[in-house]
Amino acid sequence: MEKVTMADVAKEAGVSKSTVSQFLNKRYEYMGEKTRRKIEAAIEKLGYQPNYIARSLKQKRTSMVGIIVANIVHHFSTEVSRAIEDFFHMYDVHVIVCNADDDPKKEKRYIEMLRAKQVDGLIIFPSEHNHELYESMVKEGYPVVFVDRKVESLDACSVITDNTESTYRAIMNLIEKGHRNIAFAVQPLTVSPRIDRLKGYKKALKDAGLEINPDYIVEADIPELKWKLGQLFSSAKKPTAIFAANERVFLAVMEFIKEREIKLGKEMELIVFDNIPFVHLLEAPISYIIHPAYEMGKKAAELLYEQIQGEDIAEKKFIFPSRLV
Amino acid sequence: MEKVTMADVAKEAGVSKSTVSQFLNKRYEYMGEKTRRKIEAAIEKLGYQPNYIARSLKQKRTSMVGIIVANIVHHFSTEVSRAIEDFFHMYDVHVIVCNADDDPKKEKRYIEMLRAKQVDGLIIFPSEHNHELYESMVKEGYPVVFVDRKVESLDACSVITDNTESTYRAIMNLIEKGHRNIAFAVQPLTVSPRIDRLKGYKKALKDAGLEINPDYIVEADIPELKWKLGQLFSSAKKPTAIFAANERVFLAVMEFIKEREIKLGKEMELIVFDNIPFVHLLEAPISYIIHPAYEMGKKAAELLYEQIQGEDIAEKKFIFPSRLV
DNA sequence: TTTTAGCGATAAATCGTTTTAGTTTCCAGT
DNA sequence: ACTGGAAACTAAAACGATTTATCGCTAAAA
Repeated sequence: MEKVTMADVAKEAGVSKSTVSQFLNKRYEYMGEKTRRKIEAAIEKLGYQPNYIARSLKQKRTSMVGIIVANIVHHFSTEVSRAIEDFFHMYDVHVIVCNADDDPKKEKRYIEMLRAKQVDGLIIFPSEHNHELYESMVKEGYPVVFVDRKVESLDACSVITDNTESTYRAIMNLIEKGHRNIAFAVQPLTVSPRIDRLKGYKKALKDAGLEINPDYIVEADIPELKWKLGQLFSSAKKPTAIFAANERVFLAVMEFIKEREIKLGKEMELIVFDNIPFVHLLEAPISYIIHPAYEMGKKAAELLYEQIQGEDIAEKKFIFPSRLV
Repeated sequence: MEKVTMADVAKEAGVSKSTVSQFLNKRYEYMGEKTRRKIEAAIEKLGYQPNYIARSLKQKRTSMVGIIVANIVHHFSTEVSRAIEDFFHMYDVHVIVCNADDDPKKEKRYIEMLRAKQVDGLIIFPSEHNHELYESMVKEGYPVVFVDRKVESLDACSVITDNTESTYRAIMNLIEKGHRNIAFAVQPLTVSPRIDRLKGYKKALKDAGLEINPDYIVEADIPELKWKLGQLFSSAKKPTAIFAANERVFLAVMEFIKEREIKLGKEMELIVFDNIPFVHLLEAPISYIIHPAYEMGKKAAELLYEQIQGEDIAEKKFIFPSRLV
């Protein structure tokens, strides 16, 4: 089964493999009308299906690209991936999505495996611990695009959001509404978006002439987050607003709020920095900072595609503005 | 760049390609201690990375499988896909996810492309129009597993939910609560889950001795759904409960409810048949029938893996029970 | 001393394409 | 009739691994 090869087709049609190959690559100028017909008939008769693996080996292109996502549980990642898939679908390029799970080792392994599989390029949501690896790829001229997180001092394509500025605007907005005690909930400050969002928070407070209370900056892994929030809310100066630095933090905060039976909108204002699906169905008055995930994915895909095509890229760094809703 | 091949390693180490190959495949018994060292050193020195494409060509295995999803916008699909990816990750098998977008032509093209790429197997959320294709694959002995939708009269592996029974229970539950006018909102009845869910609905009404009012069965594509619901709600006997047959219908219904400012829980009860992310954050009293998506994906992956390994499968059809929450 | 056995290593065929460098055919133009 | 050259087609060498059959060698068995 499934063993009919180009040689079989050639024999059946009474021509050489080369001609069949030409046919498959639609270079019809190189053959006469009747041979073309014969080949068509032979393919039909034998039910021949070309083997792309063999072709890839020769052509050194696989028509596959890889995405290495820092953590697939973020809705943002899936939106970006979807955009990338949609884009590459136009070119019959398949996409392999890998979830690094915020683990640099896993990330490295994936990068190596995908490259061993000869994917034509990589889109990476980078962790912060494989700089040398990124660098070697870039230096080598291997097509890569980085998304969501900054990779310092690397002359590579990247697509990110204006984390600091968006957060700044959001916090300013809260301050204008009269909030003075604003908590900032975030996972450990290991990657650039979190750091940049905190920068925006601090800058806003400073510009508004408010002092920065370190107690209000709740930095913890998800499992400990609720507990830390509990501590903060048991203290004297309860916050009147919380900024959740991403989707996962948001979920933890929401659980916390439900447990404590805090009334959103009345007692507490909440802002999240991330795209949350179905958020418009929630009745609670929550504000969101949403990234233009689809556009970012599309841009990343374009940048990768151009690299694969060997074009050189004029503008490598793209910063997309987020929007407060 | 990146052109260092096995031959280079062999030359560097002063051995033959064969030995290097043995080394790479960890068949150390076939070589002496010192040669092993030399090869290790040579690989290290040259920064050799094996080319899996070449290996795949010879071995006729690619360590890749494909998933063809009917429609990626369903959260259920992504959950199942995730489970499949998690499973295959254990075996270093990569997964390519393709979105057929409910279009049989697209589905067919994907199946052919993935097979041309020599993926080792396929997990398919089948549309209802490629029976011959499915059949030929199954007959050929090519590893396939069907998910979510039934493929009649095909002796192939499949993993589905008990659509009829779960719907029956949910509707019965509504009836027990006193509802008599229950609407059933659904997309066109083209695929088995929708048909089976409707069956459950009808059976429940019949068993409860209620008559089936065809006006309450709102069958329409998503764009027309709101409009049709509007018609129904303008009529004399407004329903007091709605059963949304899947996630997309649910979204349309929710929009409708919001626009009409209908109060969920008081004026109207709502049940959805699908996994909705973040549903626990909604305050509205909605019931859900959730599929054990992760388990289903895992089972599908297992079934596929066993087929790929050439084992024969004792039990091919799996029906997972859904749960009303 | 000869045979046997097994270890360590290798040459060469193979997988199914693409592509280069020809070769043959055929016909128009001189 | 001969030539030049396009048109039509082909043989064979890649591509980078795996795998089979085999070989030389040494040490143990006969």
